[in-house]
Amino acid sequence: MIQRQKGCHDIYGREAKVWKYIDQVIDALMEKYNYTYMRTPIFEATELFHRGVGETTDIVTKESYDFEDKGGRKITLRPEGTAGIVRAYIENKMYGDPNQPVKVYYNGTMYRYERPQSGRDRELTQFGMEILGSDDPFSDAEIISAAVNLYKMLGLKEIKVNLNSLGDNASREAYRKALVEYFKPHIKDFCEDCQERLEKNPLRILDCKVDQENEILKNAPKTLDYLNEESRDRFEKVQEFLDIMQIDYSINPNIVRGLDYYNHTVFEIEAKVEGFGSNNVLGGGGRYNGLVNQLDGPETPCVGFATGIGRLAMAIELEQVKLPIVEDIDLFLLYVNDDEKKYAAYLAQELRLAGFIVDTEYTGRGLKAQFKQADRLNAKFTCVLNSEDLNNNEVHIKNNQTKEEDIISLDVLIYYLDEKINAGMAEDFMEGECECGHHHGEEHECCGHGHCHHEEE
RNA sequence: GCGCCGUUGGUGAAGUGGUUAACACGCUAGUUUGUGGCACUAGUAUGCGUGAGUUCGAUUCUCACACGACGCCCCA
Repeated sequence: MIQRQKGCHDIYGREAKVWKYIDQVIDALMEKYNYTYMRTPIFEATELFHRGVGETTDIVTKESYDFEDKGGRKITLRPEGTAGIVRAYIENKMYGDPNQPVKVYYNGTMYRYERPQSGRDRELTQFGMEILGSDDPFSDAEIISAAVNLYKMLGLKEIKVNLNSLGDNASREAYRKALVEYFKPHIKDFCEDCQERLEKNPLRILDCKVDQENEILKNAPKTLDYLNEESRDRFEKVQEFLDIMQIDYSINPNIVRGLDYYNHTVFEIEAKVEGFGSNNVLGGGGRYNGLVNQLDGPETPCVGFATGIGRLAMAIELEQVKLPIVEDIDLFLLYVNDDEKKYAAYLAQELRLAGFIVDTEYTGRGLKAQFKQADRLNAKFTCVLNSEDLNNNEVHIKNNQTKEEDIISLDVLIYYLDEKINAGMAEDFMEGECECGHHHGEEHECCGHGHCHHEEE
């Protein structure tokens, strides 16, 4: 048997519904913030990630899916979304768009050659948003607020925003140097990993799990002390805007991001959910003012955010968030002989076009088994088709909860079901407005409830 | 890349170096001559991740590999 590739998943059933729901919330949220959807290729020139994400990052050096295509081109499956967006921004000269800044979002699969564990797969799906062409701290705060709002809209109760500033490139470098100097004399007292980190990524020593209690670590210089005045001022403004938007956050000087292109604002958002594995960071982002220029575009200040949909779905499940996912059907049609089957085909067609969720029998089961199937599907109504009713132009229709059965003429069947299902059983429709904002009785298809409650006069 | 644990049917699983691999759920059919969801009865694995080795004989022991779970590194 051919198995799926390591670290990949088949998503179906309820899980697929959760994913789809998340996508819908994302689209709705992005519409409100006026970001436009953008798709870029899943593979790009290898060089893009080397120059964009950074030669020294693990994502590029150890975890990238590289290959050569038949024309000998060096190709890499994208490990993250920002580099591709920036490439497209430059290539399509979006910096010349009269509508500035450019606000876009993406939602797609990324690939990293890693050892899978909880919350970490080789194929992962990320939603991300970017503002290209704004240097205003307000835009940093907008990105963070949008991220927080997304998590809240999805029903996550406890999330924590960790905020930090790396400063501009000069202060970032100065800090790094200071840190190496500081740790160097004491590095023997640290764990093996930290000894390696010293040259490679000294900032990582700060959030080492092993050496957390080390006094030397506790007294290490802080990023914020190395910010120049401009950087500090910018960082304060970001916080000011977050306060105005009433977004909770905590300053965490140990937040460092894994990608080289970040400067100034960086943040991570973690979920505090019982049962979450060690990878509880849902998303993160920050400012990357140098990247566009580094990839041969004009100097362009940018800020962005990305979140893993898989982790998000996991958090939602662990929180046992009740999502508005449709898990039942309106009507199940039962039949036994061929004439009745044709009748079922006819009725299913009519009722589906009228907007009802209809299912029926396809495997030749007996009536008893068909009833079981109707129960499994949570059918609100069942309807056993029989030849006599057919001749009389009517159907026996049974409410599957109350067990009441009515004999209804075909002429009024649609109105009957509309009444029972949309008015009698669903409270959402009692207020005179459908969930999409249309008044009942108005013809519309935007929310999938094209059969909204008709006005009763 | 490193560490630890695991891999038995559609599902959850028990179990043994040697005839028919428990049990439960599910599914299908019957009791009920076209109205179910309960109950009872019957049926439902050419097979115990893959390959090799030890053995008269392995699902059970050994090794390798693959995959899964969790952790480190790193990241979403």
